[in-house]
Amino acid sequence: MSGEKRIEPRTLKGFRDYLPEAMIPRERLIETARRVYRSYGFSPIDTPALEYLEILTGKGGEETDKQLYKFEDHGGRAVGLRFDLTVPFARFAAQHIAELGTPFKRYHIAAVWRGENTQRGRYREFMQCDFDTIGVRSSAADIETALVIHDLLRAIGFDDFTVRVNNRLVLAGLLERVGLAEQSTAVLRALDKLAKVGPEKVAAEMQAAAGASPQQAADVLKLAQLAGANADVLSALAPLVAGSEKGQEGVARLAELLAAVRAAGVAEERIRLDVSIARGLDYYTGTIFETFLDRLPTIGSVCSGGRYDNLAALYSNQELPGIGASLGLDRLLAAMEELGMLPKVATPAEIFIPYFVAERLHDYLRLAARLRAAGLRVEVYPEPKRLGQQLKYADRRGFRIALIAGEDEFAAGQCQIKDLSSGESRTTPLGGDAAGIVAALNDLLRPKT
RNA sequence: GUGUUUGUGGUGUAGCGGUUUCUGCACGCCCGGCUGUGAACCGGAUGGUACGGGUUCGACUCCCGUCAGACACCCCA
Repeated sequence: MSGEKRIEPRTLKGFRDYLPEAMIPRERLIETARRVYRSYGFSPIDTPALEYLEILTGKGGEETDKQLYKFEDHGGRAVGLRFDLTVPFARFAAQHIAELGTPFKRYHIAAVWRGENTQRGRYREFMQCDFDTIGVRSSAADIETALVIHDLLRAIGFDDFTVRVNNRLVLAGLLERVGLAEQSTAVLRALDKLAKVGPEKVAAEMQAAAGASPQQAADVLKLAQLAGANADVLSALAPLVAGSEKGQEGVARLAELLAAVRAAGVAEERIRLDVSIARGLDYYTGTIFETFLDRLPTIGSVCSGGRYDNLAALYSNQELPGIGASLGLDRLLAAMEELGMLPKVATPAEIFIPYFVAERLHDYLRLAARLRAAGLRVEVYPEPKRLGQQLKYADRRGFRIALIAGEDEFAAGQCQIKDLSSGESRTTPLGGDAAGIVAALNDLLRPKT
């Protein structure tokens, strides 16, 4: 080698490489999300990573603008990288809603970028998995959103999670009654921290940041701290918002949603009315959702969303009310890792065929092709080598099964099926349409899946 | 963005102001022992002081900066 200085290989702060071990569960999660979204009729869309800066700025306050990756492109245009999928969707809807028609249901799974400070589970490039229904005010869309969240978590493999649901109208009604409607943003921001910092600090922040009186803060907290079974909270809520049209509508919508979700077969404990959740976002106006893992509540909400009155107000005169939610892919992966839900495999295939006898390449390729045609994922080792080395390779990558065939097997018209985790091995006929092999393989693979 | 803290082969660690390629351990990777059965064992090979500056006769070790990570705050569309 020359004495030239080598460039140090490194990644930017907040950006990561994904090795197969991390990428395989990641892709699996994305596939699951896609499958569930599609099962409800949400259609896939995509938008450019880069947008005109004016599309992106001023949508979430100064803080967001500071986090925006922005620069001038080669044509001198001011551009920025999208920091979420909602703003591009608003632009997209304003531009295309005429040809799409309403209601319109889309999902969008893509990377977004934020130049914020990094933390565990928070990076500058990360993936969002959004789904939204726009052009609809009916509670049916809110209900469907709750069902999608529920099915999604189930499909990913969680049995113990809680979808917390609330309605901004309830909070708005209360704030009207206690005279804090004007300062709702600051009040809700404070309230959103209830679970994290406790009622005293929330009351203090309401007084400091929103100018609330101690009595006003206490009133808000009284409502937010209602707890218990959904039906109990609902009935306790009614008198607290009495006289506020908004508040009453909110309570009615919550009642409707909870009843419908139960009717659709969701277990009582999976969905809970929680008056304390507010979400920090200004633009939510109705139903709001947060989803927590019962075994790992500290990780925060893994799927959040809510109803908004007008998605594309900034870009269009047409009113587009809607509701949607977003799965926090990276946060969820971090949680699953911590809960030991991610298998440590470095291969997406389950079946390994050692390239064992050099002259038999054609036979190995034919065998692999037949198994693939039957829907199995199979790798043939790319060079003829000692069998022991090949099995070692297969073991380290996490293959479940090796299909071993050497001269003896070929002569007898058989092959060995070896379970790599137990070491057990059985013999199967090699000929025919591979149905016997496939059956034997599926038999081995199924109980563990 | 602020504060605290950390940075030694691919990974995880231990040591030291006095070696010209730092020394050590564990794991990994590669080769062989063993072209036909891996996750055991044996031998060998590979590979490092994050980057830049300063103090010093001498720096991996001390100091400063940069970059990166962790934690807390802030913020969270």
